[in-house]
Amino acid sequence: MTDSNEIDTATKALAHPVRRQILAWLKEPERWFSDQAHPLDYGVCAGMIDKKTGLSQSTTSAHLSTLQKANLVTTRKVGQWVYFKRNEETIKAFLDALEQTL
Amino acid sequence: MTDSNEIDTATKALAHPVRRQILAWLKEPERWFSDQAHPLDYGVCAGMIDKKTGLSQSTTSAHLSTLQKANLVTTRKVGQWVYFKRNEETIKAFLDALEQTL
DNA sequence: AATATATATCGAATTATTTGGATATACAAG
DNA sequence: CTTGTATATCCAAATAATTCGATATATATT
Repeated sequence: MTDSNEIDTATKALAHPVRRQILAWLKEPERWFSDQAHPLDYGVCAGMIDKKTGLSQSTTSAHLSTLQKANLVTTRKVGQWVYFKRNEETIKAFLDALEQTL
Repeated sequence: MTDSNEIDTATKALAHPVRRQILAWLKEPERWFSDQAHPLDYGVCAGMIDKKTGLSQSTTSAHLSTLQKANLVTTRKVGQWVYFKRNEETIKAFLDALEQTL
């Protein structure tokens, strides 16, 4: 995350309130997604996030894709579900890099 | 900078490489703008920044305006010149807020 | 195999951002 | 008061981002 290109991708990913909101929700999955049928250890599945954003399934999927391309979240596919988790390592590295370069 | 709207404005302002570059240059004015005719204590005047970005005067002016609207820089007008400085207070507050909310 | 569910991708419309040329404004100097 | 310089604003064109419906893909169930 010291690379200029990674920082660019991450800052762009964070430049949308819905994507920042998603990251904030993923900070406390048990608080925001307690109604998930699957264990939260896996992460939060895409459909649960769709429901919360109020946006269409395809739009939310695009936002999640943007977050993943920026490495701000990790995904894990189990059966037909895709679980999302914050990538704390990258998030921290990004915040550190921003503090440095900014 | 605890307000959600301010964070939105700031993240959008940082979502462009040229604007991040300008903020980085302003961190070390004596290093990057040693050829400025006016004292650097005032800040760095817009024209010096134009020259460095390689973009047109009007485009650079728009970028500087975006940074100012986000309160990431302060300006001071002296004669016909406008001097820009980093707003360290807001930058720090933003980084802190980002660390909190993100 | 047929059906149902979860997610991703495609295509097109809408909106936002970036860009530069031209012009306006403000100030300084002659 | 005219001319020159610095910066901002206006305008239009180009590019990028957002959004959604429709469809594709993958998996699960019957």
